[in-house]
Amino acid sequence: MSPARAAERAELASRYDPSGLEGALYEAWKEAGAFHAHVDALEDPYVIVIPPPNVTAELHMGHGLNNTIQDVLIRWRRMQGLGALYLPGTDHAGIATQNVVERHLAAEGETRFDLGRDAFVERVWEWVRKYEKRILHQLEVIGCSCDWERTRFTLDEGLSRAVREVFVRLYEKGLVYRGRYIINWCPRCRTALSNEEAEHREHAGKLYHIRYPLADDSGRFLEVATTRPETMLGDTGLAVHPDDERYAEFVGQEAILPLVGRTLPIVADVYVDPEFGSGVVKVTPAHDPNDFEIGQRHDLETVDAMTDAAEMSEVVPQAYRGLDRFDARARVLVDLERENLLVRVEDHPHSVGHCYRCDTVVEPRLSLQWFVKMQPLAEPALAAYREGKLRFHPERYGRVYANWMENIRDWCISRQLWWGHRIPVWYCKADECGEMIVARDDPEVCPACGGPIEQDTDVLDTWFSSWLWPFSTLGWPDQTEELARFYPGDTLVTADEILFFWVARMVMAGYEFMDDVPFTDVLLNGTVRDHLGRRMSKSLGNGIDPMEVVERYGADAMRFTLIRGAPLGTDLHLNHEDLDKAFRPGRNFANKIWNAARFALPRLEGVDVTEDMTFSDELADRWIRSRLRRTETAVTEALEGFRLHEVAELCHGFVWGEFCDWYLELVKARLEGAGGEESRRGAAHTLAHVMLAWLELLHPIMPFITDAIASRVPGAPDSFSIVNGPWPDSHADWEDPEAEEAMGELQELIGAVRALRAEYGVDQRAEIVARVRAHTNRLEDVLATEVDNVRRLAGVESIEALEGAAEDEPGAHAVLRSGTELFVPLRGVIDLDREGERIRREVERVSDLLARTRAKLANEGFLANAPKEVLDREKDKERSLAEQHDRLEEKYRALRSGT
RNA sequence: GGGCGAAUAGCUCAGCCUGGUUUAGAGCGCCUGCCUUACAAGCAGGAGGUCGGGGGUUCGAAUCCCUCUUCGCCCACCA
Repeated sequence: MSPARAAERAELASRYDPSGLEGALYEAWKEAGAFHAHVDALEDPYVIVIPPPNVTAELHMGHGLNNTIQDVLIRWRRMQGLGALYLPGTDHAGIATQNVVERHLAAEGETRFDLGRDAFVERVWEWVRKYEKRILHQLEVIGCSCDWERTRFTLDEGLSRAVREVFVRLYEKGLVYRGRYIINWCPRCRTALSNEEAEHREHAGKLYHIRYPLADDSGRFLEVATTRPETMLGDTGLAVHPDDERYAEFVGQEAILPLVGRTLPIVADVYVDPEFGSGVVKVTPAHDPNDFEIGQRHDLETVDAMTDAAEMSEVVPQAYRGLDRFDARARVLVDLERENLLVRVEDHPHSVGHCYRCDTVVEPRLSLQWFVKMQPLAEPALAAYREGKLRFHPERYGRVYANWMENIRDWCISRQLWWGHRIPVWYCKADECGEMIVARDDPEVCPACGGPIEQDTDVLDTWFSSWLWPFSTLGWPDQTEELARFYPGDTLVTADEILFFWVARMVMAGYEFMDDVPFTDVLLNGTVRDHLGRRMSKSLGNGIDPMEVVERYGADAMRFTLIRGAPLGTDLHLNHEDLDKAFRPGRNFANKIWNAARFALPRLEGVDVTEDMTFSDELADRWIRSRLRRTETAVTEALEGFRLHEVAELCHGFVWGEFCDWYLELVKARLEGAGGEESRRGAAHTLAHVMLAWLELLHPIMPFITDAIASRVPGAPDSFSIVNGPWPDSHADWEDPEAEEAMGELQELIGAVRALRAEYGVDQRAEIVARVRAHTNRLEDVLATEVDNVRRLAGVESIEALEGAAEDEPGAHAVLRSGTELFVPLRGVIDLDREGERIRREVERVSDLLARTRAKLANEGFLANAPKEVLDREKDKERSLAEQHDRLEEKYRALRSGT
C-alpha cells in the first residue's frame, strides 16, 4: 500500500477533519493514474476542456463554481464507464499578464520601454514560470480530476504553431486582412481592442451645442451638437441630411472650424438624423466610426488630433498640444465660451466604452490593424445552432448567440503589446520593394528582392489562441491520435460573460479548421456575487478565497455549497463577511455523512462488498432499497439534464432525511442483534449496499469524503476506490410502492404520536395510552415486523409497559427516541377523518363533472355539430376526469378501510 | 433603440417548460425543549407565504395567455 493510501485509510477520527484526508487522497488518485484518459481506450470518450485561467491568476470563486461543475460532470461520466478527459491548462492572457508585470516594474520605477522588448518578454516569462504551477495546484486542492499529463499553455510551442498555421491559412483564404479603420483604443494599455473588449456603460454626459460660422462672411452660423467637444480639433467637415430643407442651401458650401480656423465642407449624408440636436453633425473621421464612414463617402480629410496616449497631438493649435483629452475638453469649452460660440449645454446620458482590462475610457481611433473577416466563419456556426447540433443551457443563451452571429462584425486581432503570439508577417525594408511576407516559418530575407526584412511588431489578441483550444490542445495541426479520439468534445462549461469572446469563436474555429462543432452542449454558469448582489472583485475587496474555504470547511463542503446554490444560469450569492453562513451547511452535511459512516461501518460484520449480498424482506430494508432506487433514477436524470443543483438536493434529502433519520434509526436494534442473527445480517447487507450506492451518487459532488468512506467498507481491498465507478444502478424491481406506503404510514403515525405527546405532556400518559389502545389492531397489521423487533428489544408486551420502561430501561429509551415508538395516533385518526371528508367532497365534485361531460358526449346533437377540437377536448376531459375519479375513490377506500 | 431575464417564507433560492400527489418546499435565520453511546457541526417540535398587482383561459393556475409595476442583464455607431 502506498504511504498516501495508508494515511488516507487511517482510522476514522472521532471528528470530521477534511484537511486530514483530502490532500492525501488526491495524491493517491494521482498515483493510481485515475484521471488519465488513454488514447487507445475502448470506451466512448467524454471530453471537457477547461476554460484556461490566466496563467498568473489565483483561483477565485468564479473558477471554483465553474470548475466544480466541470468536475462533477467528468467524474459522473467516468464512473459510468466513459473514457473521460478533463483537459487542463492556462492562458497567457496578453493584456492582463502584461499589465501585472508592468505594474511591478512601475513599483521599481521602470517601464517596459526602459527594459526593451526582449528583456521585458523575458521578464514576463520569469513571472509566468514562477506562478504557472500555482493555479493548477489550486485546481487539485478543490478536487478537479484533470488529466495532468495533458496540461497545455496557450503560448507553448505546439499551440503557438497552431496559432501561426491558423493566421496563415486565413490570410491565404482572404479572411485575414490589414486595413486602416476606426478601432477601440485603450490609451492606458496603448493597444487596439476588439469590439467585445470595449465594455459600454451608461454615463451621465452632456450635449454641447456649438456654433460654427459659415465661410461666406455672411455672419451666419450652423449649430452642431456634440458630446465630445475636444474632438472638434479634428473636424474636417459638417454634414446634414440630404432631405433636410432647413439646410439644403448650405450643402456644398463651407464653414469655419472655431478655435482652429480650418474650412469645413458641408456635405449631405443619410446617416444624419434631422430629428436629433440641430440636425447638423460635425464630422471627425479620425475619432468616430460613423464620421469615418461619412468621411470616406465624401472624401473628407482625416485629422488625427490625438496621440496613442490620448493627449492632443501636434496637428492641433499650440494651446492644446499635449493636453490630456479631458483637460482639452475643458479648455475647448472655456475658449468657445469666451468667443461666444457655446450656445447651450444639456444633460445627455450616453454609453461610453471602457477597456475590459483596466477600465480606462476607450478612444475610437483610426489606425492600421489586422482583422479577421467573420461573416463566412459565422455561417456554419450559426447553422450548427439552428440545426440543433449545438445546444445551450439555459436555452435562452442560444438566442443571444444567434443574435450575435447574425450581426457579426470583423474582429480586430492585432494588439500593440509585447506579450503574446507575434504576428507572422514580415515587411521588406528595401525602399522600392514593399513586399509583405505572411509565413509559417520565419523568413531570413525578402523572397522578392533578397533585401532585409522586419517582422510586424504587434502581437495577436489573446483570444486568437483561445478560440483554437478544443483542438490545438490535442496536437492540431498535426493529425494526432488524440485529435482523432477526443475531438469533437462534449460539454463546455463557462460563464456567460465570455459567450462571444470565447464560446462563439470556438464554434467558428471548430468548423473552419476541423469541420465539426467543438462540443455539443454549452452550459453557462452564473456569476458569483456577494450578499449585496455585487460581483466579487479584488477592487471591492468582497472576494472569497477558495483556498481559505477549503482550509476551513473542506473542498467537499465548498463544492456541495456551490453546486447546490447555483442552478445553471442563475447567479450565486455568497456572504463574504460571514463565510460560516455560506459554507456551514455544506460542512455540516459532510459531517453528517462522516458520522453516519462512523456508526455504520463497525456494524457491518460479516459483510463483504466484493461478494453478492443477500437482502431481507423486512419493511425497513425494502423501503430504503426502494427509496435508493428512486433516488438513483432521479439523480441520473438530473445529471443528464445538467440540473446539478437538483442532484445535490436529491442526495442531501436522501442521505440525511431518509437514510440517517429513518433507516439507521430503524435498524439500530437489529444491528445489535435484537431481531436475531438473520435479521442482523439482512440489515447489515442492505445497509452496506445502500450506503455504498449513495456514496457513489454523491461522489461527483463530494469526491473526497465519499471515496474515503467507501474504501473503508468491510471487504474493500487496498485499491478499492469509487473514482472509476460503477455508477450505481440497483435492481429495477427494488421499487416497492407497498413498502413506501407502509413506511409512509409509520412515519405519519410516529409524527402524530409525537404531536400528541407534545400536546398532552408526559403527565397525561394514561389518557394517551387509553386512546391509543382502541386502535392498536391497525398498527399491528401494518407494522407487524417492526413491532416484534421492538418488543424483543424492549422486552415488553404492552404499550403501557413500554412507556413505563422508558424511564429506566436504556434499550426501551433508545427505541422511543429512535422513532420506532408504538403509539397509534389519536390525532392521526382525526386527521385521517378530516382528510377522508375532503376527499369525499372531491369525489362528488369530480363525479358530477364526469356525469355532465358524459352526458354531453352522449348527446347526438352535440356529436353531430361540435367542431373537432371541441369534441377532442371533451373526450380528453372525460378521460382525465375518469382517471382522477378512480384515483380519488381508491384513496378514499384505502382511508376508510384503514380507519 | 432592440433583445433577454427576474419578482414565491425575514434572507438566498427550488418548484413553472409538460396545470391536478404539495396541505406551496429546502437551506440559513428566528422561537421552544433536549448533551439521548454515529452526529449539539446534532435531535424533537414551532412560528412565518393573498406564490409582485390586475385581468383572462380552465372543472381546476405559483404553473398557460395578456397587461401593469419594480428590479437586473446583454446587445446597439444617433452625434
